[in-house]
Amino acid sequence: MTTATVQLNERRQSLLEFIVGDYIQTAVPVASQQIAKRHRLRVSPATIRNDMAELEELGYISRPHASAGGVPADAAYRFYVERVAPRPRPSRRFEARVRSAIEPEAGDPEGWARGAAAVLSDAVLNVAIATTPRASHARIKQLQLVHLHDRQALLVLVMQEARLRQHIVPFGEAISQDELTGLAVRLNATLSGLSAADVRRVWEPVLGYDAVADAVVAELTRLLDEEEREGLARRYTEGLGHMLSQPEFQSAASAREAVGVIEDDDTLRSVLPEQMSAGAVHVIIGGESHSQQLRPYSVVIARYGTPGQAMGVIGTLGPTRMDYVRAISSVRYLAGFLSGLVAALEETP
Amino acid sequence: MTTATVQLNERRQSLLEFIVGDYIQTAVPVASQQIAKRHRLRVSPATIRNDMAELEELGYISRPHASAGGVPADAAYRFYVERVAPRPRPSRRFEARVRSAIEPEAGDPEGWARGAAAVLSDAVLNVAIATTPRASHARIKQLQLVHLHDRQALLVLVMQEARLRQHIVPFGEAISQDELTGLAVRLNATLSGLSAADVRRVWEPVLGYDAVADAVVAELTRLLDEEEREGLARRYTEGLGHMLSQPEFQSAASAREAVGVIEDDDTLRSVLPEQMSAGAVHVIIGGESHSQQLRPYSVVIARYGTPGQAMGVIGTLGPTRMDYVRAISSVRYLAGFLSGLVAALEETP
DNA sequence: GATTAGCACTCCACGACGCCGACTGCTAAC
DNA sequence: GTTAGCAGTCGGCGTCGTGGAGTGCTAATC
Repeated sequence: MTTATVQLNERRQSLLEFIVGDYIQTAVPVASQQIAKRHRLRVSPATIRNDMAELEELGYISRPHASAGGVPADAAYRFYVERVAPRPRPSRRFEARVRSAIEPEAGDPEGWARGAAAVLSDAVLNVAIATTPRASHARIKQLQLVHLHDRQALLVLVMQEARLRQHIVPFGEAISQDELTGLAVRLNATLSGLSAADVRRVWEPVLGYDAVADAVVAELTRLLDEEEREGLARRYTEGLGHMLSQPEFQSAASAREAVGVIEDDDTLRSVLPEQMSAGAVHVIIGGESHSQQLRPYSVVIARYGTPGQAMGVIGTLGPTRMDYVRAISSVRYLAGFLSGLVAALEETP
Repeated sequence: MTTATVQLNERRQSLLEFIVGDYIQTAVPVASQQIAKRHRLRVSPATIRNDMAELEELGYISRPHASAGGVPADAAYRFYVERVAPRPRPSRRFEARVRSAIEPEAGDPEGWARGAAAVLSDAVLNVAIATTPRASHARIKQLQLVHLHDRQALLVLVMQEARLRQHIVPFGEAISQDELTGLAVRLNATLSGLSAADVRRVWEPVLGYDAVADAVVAELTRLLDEEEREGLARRYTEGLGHMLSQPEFQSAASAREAVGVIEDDDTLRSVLPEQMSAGAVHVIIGGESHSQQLRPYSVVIARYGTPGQAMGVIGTLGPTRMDYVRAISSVRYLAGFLSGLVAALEETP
């Protein structure tokens, strides 16, 4: 039972829903007469005005100026989201579009997030953000050493869920591809399946015997550490143009501000709830994020992947006046779809 | 000898240079009195007006309205770029910033382009674009096969210049990591150093004997083909916020349009001169690109890498009123710097 | 012939003004 | 609790007028 359902009788609740819904559609402060007409209410505009005064009193709506219609406040969007949340599935067309956008890239896990961001931003007409899955406890799956020149090799590290990293490793001595291949085989045999901490423990006794192997292992553990630590993995952001076409960005100043928010890694990272549960779609409305910069924006976001193993993030960012119904169902569906793709990577025992 | 040096006497040439320079700095139509004052000219504003009338006649400047100062046309920027082009080096500070931005990522070739784009966009206060190097004739350096589950493996392909690609390969039959490793060793032995065409030729005789190997080779050639074909490889774009802070984007419409240009792959690709020579910095001013969309913008761009092998692109895009001196020297320096990094990857014979 | 002072004219930017229309809040009646 | 009626508020918008920056032209000067 939310605050709103306690504070408001049924008529006022549906009135509030109408106000939010209309405002989301039109971006214009909604007036009492408009509501009465559009929704064929059986009460007069005067009654609606009385109710709206009450809604304003309680902080659900505010007015741009004294004789203007009502615009929803954060609390109203929160109420709206909770009231319409149960609506489950996106349209068939959207589902089809997801498949046709991502399936061509099915073979390349790097392409999944990019495809998902593109199709999501087209659906919600706002910015979409997706990251590739990142492992909370990164483990080596396999490594490879490629000879670049005599004193330098490329280390390619494959982690679970097909995550790939590469790094150049310089050596103090000359070394051939054959030697590198041999070393890779030995390292794969002993280190496969291990985490950074495991590797350090296993390697400690033999440290110092082989400078080349030591260099590779040092780089290896660094990459694993990095994988666990970094907040957002490779991130794909799409649809800035869509978002800037929304009426809230008619002024150049607000558009510039929006670009700043998108370009700044930190603001985005700050909205990611640390304990974001898998599967659930999280909706952060305006000031709820406690970030001054994000005040005018809402974020609808979900994690995807295999819990405990590798998780990525898919979501959308837009003005608080966004189509929450569509955003929530789209994000939910996409998170499920991506989770399915990731699961198909898992080894079947 | 350019058209301008034929058409204009020396005084008018330096007048044109002043007009362009001032306009680049102030973004305000430049008036005859302003020029006289700012550059301490020994002629009166009236004389300057006469000269400016001539410049307008010849199409070097235009006027927003009848009684306004002069605004440089594309031809004036072209003249300006050729007149100031010899100026060679960026500031020491810029060079230092390049080093400190890219060196931490020295080990990860993927990071070079990203770092270069970031530092360039900060320097020119416009959008910067950089791509990772792409091979015009892609060759296998080494490949790796990682067991995902019984009927599915991840193919990791390393090409020259440490370019990496990955793709999932499904099989009709179950197969173990050991078998995959063995296959990878055999394939590396026979296919290393080959191009897509080479692989097809070498593989043709044994096609059909081993379904698993065939699947891997098919995917391999597809990846190599893709690498050669795709116009821009992975692209990093930075600094949209910087660019939108320029006065030409005060109106929301122009800002939105700019975002559209940046987000659209095709417009950008269209300005890349097909036969862009390595090393040289190319300046495409406004309408010179023959793309209607790009009319208000200029692009300063260069290729980097090792000619004949793998080449990437680094450049900046901004309003035609951009600081060409800084843009050209920055792009030139960065292209050289990146080429050095790529060259260090080469095998020393 | 090139340069310059003088001057009338053009045009933008900006603020003031006023009006229209949409909408509210209030009061009193139902 | 609901509704009609009405006075009052305020934004949006077009008009007007003014100040000032800057030009183009003409005629005088070097």
